[in-house]
Amino acid sequence: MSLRMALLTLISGAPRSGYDIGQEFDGVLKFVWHAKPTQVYPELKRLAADGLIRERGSGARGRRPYEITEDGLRMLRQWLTATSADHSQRNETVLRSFALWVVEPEQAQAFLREELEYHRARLRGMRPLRDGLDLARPADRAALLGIEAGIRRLEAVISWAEWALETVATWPPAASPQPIAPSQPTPSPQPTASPRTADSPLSSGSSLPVAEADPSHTAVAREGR
Amino acid sequence: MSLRMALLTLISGAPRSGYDIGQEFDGVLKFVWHAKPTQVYPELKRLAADGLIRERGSGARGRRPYEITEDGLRMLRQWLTATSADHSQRNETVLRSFALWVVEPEQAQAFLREELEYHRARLRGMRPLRDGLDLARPADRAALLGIEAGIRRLEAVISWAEWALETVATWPPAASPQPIAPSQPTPSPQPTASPRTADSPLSSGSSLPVAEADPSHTAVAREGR
DNA sequence: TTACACATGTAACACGTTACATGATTTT
DNA sequence: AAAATCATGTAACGTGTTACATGTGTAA
Repeated sequence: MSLRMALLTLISGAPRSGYDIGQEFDGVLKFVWHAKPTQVYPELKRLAADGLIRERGSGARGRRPYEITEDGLRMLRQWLTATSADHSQRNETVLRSFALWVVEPEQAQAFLREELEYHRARLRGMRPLRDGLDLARPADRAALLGIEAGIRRLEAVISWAEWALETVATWPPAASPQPIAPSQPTPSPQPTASPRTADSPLSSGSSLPVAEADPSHTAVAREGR
Repeated sequence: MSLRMALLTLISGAPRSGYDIGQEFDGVLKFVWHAKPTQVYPELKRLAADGLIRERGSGARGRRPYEITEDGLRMLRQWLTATSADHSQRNETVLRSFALWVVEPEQAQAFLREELEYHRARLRGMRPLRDGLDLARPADRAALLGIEAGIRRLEAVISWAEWALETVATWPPAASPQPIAPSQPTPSPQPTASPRTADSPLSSGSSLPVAEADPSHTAVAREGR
């Protein structure tokens, strides 16, 4: 349901074509929302068919820009006020960090360094965007909120990765004593075979302490699941 | 492809049943990875069929725990070292903030306050988890990395929301002149036609400056798309 | 031994991606 | 007017969600 809202949000700020939107999904919005052109174009048609947006003239280089309609604006307002945000996410970087104990510390560090470099480059690209906004325009004032959120998040990731690099440096030589083990290569992945040794550090008790239930804030939020 | 990896990651740390995994997806991992039980159980069967995990005895209250196999460990290591992380994300909170200019400042603030409260509650739940880890265990050392990432992220979101609340307080009375207009509350979507009034602040030029291309770091990363 | 929450599962549908195709605008 | 890139589009497939169904352990 939220791809619609992402498109409405962008188009509400200024008329945009599917191509324009694709550019932003690959740029500023990389950490906010993403969709491929093949998903965007059909959805724009549906939004237009529902009367939430409409075509507005024609743009440079054969683009077909849409503008938001009154109904579209109304829908946006309703989304913002009548429903709660969904907070579940999928973050592959953090997921990987939970698994880092299965590789050698140097490999963990290589991963963290790669992340660090990536996010630093992203951050360098974000700051100019913030400074390029025209705060006399209401839509740009809201965009400032979003861009600032992105910048602060990147700063947090960067400081985390720096800290993690130091932390991993203190880890003992190898997480699991034995080098990679034997057994025939599996269908999809297949590293080479090698001798199976002692049992890995898993098996026993403990584990992540299970977190308490979601501290959901509103009734609406609960229904939303 | 990454749900498999999420399951392998969890099971690598300690044997877990589908139910255990569901608890963690709703708890610590809420901001890291999420999947519903209906997706988890079939995927566990597939992982077992592929020999990456195997059933290990039986757990409390009819749970059926799995443990990772050597092949599974190998697969995990390969994922961590031979591929780059995917950084695209979907964050509804930030998406909404881009649209906040279409509602009254008070409504924008109500939204931000709700977020603030939600994330503060989350943060309170995370810190004890960090302190409950047993750093003598390799898997717990890696979990510390992930949990710390979550904590820093929450702290960043909270400070952002606090800042945003102040910022919105300085916004002029109404982003768009006319109040919400007539028409009955829409069930899903479809507001009735309504007197369309003056054109909203959109239409004209400007817009978000388009960010520069993705500063991808490795060749592998490019292939991965 | 009934009741109830726990734990697993299945089927239909919605959402998102990959691979491929087509017309339109610059550039050579 | 041929080549190259831009912009839109379609079809098949894979991933995630919703609605519903079924067995299982613990407690009334």
